[in-house]
Amino acid sequence: MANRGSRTSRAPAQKPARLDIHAVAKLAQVSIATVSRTINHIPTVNPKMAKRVWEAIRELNYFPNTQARALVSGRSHLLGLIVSEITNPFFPELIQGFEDIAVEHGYEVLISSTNYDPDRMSVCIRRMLERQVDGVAVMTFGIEEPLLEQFAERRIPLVFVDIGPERPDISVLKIDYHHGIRQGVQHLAALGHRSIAFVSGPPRLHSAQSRLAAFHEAMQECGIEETPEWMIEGDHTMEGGMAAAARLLSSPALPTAIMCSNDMSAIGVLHTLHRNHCRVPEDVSLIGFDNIHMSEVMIPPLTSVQMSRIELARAAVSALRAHVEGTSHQREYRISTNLVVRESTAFPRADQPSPEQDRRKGSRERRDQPAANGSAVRE
Amino acid sequence: MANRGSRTSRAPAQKPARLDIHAVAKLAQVSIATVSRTINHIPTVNPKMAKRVWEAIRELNYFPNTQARALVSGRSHLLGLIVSEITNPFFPELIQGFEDIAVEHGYEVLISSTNYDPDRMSVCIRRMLERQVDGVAVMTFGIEEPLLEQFAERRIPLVFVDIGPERPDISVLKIDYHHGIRQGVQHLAALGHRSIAFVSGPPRLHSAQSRLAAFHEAMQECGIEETPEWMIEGDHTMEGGMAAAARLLSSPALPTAIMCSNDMSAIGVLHTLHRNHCRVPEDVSLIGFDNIHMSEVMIPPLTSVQMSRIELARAAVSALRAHVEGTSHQREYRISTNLVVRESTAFPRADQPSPEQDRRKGSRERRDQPAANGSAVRE
DNA sequence: CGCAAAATAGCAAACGTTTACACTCCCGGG
DNA sequence: CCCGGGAGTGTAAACGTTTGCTATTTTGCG
Repeated sequence: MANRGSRTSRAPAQKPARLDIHAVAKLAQVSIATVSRTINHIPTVNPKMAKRVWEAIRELNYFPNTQARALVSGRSHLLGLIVSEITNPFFPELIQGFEDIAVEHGYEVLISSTNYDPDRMSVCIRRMLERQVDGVAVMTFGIEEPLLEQFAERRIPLVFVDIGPERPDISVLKIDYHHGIRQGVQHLAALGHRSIAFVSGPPRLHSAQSRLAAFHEAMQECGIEETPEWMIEGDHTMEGGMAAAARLLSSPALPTAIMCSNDMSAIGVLHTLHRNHCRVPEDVSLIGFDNIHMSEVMIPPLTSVQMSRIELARAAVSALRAHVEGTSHQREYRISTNLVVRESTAFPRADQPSPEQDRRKGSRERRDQPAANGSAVRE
Repeated sequence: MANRGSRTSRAPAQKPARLDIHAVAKLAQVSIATVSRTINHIPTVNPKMAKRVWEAIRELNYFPNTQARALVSGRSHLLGLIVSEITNPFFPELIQGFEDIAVEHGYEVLISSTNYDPDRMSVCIRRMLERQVDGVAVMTFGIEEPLLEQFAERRIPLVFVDIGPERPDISVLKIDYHHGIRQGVQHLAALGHRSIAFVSGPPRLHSAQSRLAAFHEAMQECGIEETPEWMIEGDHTMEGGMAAAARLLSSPALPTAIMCSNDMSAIGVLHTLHRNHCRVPEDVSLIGFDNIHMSEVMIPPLTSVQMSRIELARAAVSALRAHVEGTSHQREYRISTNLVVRESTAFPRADQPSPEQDRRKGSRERRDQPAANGSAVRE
């Protein structure tokens, strides 16, 4: 290894003269240590030499080998991101945000989707471990115990959504479902709706449970009675939404408004209503959740509760960085949700049976919609 | 380095006893070379020892450090995937497919989206070079010359879509736009449409140009005259589609069918038509391109030309692997497109002025739709 | 039984960095 | 004049693998 310096020099154009730190050192007439220090902006290097080094780097178009760097420093600057499905329209924006923010801080991202398959999950954990990720964000919205152990064993920082175990290396992103859903219910109440149905998500998902709970609370706060046959279990798919709408249509009385646990369900509901000549929002108002891109493209554009994917991404990266770089010990982050009012909500039909109508606010004929309390957005 | 073996043994629980190849070697009572060979399934290792090694690996729950592996072998088993925007609904499915297939063959994927920003593009190239990717798939549908050089200089295999330079390390995925678009035009022609508009994409995109060209050809093949004021330039966004529809609505005569260069444009068109009480498909038939998930969720579900993202992903990974592993020298791959018939296409209105109607096929009242020639799918 | 060759294990040198430590200046104070 | 020390550079040892080469054992055959 002592003759490394001479290797490139003696070579009669035989070896292709790798573009490594030695090449730079040679051109700049310094040692590799100085090159390394220059690159890492260590303050003890003489500005004159630093200049020579940077020139050499420019001239050779050199850049350091991350693998080698990671090997010796023990930090890969790789973050894992596990989602349930990339093709679920909820995720791309989240991924984009996560990636942008990670790159901004010098990290690279390994993405993986489990498709709700435990086998895929374990493969994906394995992959991340092999690549020595510095931390992992688990955005599957349903906790997976077995994996947890594997990462925890190796003390790899984790971030979960909604709930997660109490551990020093684990942070949790708490989403405030309640705020947005209350805004939605208030919005409907303000419009005069008193018969509100809810299409929930699959009970195995924490996020779905939390949304349902938030709906219960919000209804209570607004003093609206829930009707059991209007509480329908969906599965967060369009088909689930269609089935839910079909059940509602076959129930003795139709609600004047339907709130859904996510946008795909709402889109399914919209379809079935449309097929049955039930107009939105003239006959029934409809609110979704997630505010996926698709919902603003529907006819009519859907009123939906937005949860900021960017905010979620930002919090996830921050949490991971805090652990990796030891800059903070915050273990919980709050993410807010907000109603976005579009065109799928309006006054209930005058001829609809709505119990205990309080007609405090002027005529039913105005099609203007009052916004909910708080900071709901009108588009 | 000679005392490496004793390091872990003498340590009085001081050092955390890393989980490296030496630990395995020690437990299995063999040298690290044997462990390495066992892991890599090199046939010269004695089955008896291999068994011991595997047991040790199991017991310790060991797995190799990819960084170190990559460093010495010179192959990172990392593939780059550059797309224009992750949030564009066209891409997630492509990404998912690419990832799945890459992982299947032992590769990891680095994803990056340029958002059409040259700066982001150069950052992203830099990232990939630093991580020593083994190959890169460039799925931006618009070639970027400067980047090419950077990769080519380092002889990193590339895959482009539609067009790319003639180089030994570069493959091209040729999409057969013509087939699907011809199916679309034939489908419309068979329904009796003779007045067909086309909303094209931004001319800077090769893919948009190719689609337009394919439309010209298909129209000629079907013997339908194009009407200049019905050839409208869009930009592959919903807003572009809306503007295009507005222009069509203000033109002296409305076409009976509109074909769009992509689905987002079609969705924009659908919106504007709907606002102007122009029904799809009763008043105007509509065909999109790409068959994004969104299009089947619209009201009505959109007839669209499908280009298989999975097929594209598979071809891209194959092409890259062929270069990296030297298994093949194929430099061109063909991807097919196919019409998917849904509910946005139907017979033209009887009272619509359609020149040279040949009313060969029965009554206008039947709302059944003939499929196009070839292998169009009916959903 | 002897010897060559085949089979198989191990040693040690890479791979391209970072970084502890040693070393060389040079300057100022005693 | 000598010496302590600060500033800056260089040397070499890691990091955890793969792999060429050598050493050893086993096998086959005359």
